[in-house]
Amino acid sequence: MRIATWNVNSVRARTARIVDWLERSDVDVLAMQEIKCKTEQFPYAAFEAAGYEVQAHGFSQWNGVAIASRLPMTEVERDFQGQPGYANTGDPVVEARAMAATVEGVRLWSLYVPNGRDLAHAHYGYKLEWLRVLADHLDTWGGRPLALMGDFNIAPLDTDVWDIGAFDGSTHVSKPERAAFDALLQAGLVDVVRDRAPGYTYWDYKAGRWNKNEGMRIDFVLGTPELAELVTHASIDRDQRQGDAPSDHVPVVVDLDLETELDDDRPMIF
DNA sequence: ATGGTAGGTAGCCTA
Repeated sequence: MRIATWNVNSVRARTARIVDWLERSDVDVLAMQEIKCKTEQFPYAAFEAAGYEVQAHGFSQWNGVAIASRLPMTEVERDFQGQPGYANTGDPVVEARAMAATVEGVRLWSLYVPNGRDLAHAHYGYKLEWLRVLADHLDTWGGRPLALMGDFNIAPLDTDVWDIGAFDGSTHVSKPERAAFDALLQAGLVDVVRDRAPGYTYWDYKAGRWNKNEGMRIDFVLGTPELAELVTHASIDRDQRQGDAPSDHVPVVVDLDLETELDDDRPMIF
């Protein structure tokens, strides 16, 4: 089974690009972030015509996550337990930043971690709290192959940005953010892509970042040990940053071998 | 060069 995560930065602005990529890339399940539309505005028909069922979780023109799959999805869940909200004006609202589905016995989360905006901004505290609660509830998900897939808006290593010197006082690289990311690893999750595929996953639209290859590695697939042992291959599709109207993020792809595990339980026949 | 581009929306906000 081939799974992928992609911050598409508006699913309506590049529906054809996404669906064409899904078909060409032979991807079974795609976790999307920043769909930037309400649940009912998702372009379901284009995905269904290509053989993909979509479960979406949108709210307004911002945020929004979805999962497209050509294999059956079960246990579809929106938001995680205790997910903090954000108070733009008035009372905090739980934003559409997390959803999950089970495919072929694999639990997959599509996550869009809050940006943080600025170290002094309330959004930064919201980001840290959001990650803290996420990590706190990880233990209740144990026991089966599970992956957190998405835009974490954190560059865990200095080498995950083009010039760490340009990030002094910036979000995405601060110690508390990196500690929040590390807490997920401490909880037992494994970055199943880093050792298999180097490079950035995001290049800002501004300042010619793509042309100068000034990117950031902020999109990840973190798996439980049960999932990690199924991984056979991973890649980052840089080509999707090129061409007409690309997202500022590119897809991260992971291949799982679901047969090997089954073989262990299969009776031996001589 | 302390900048710049893109999406949703119809004012600016978000990234």
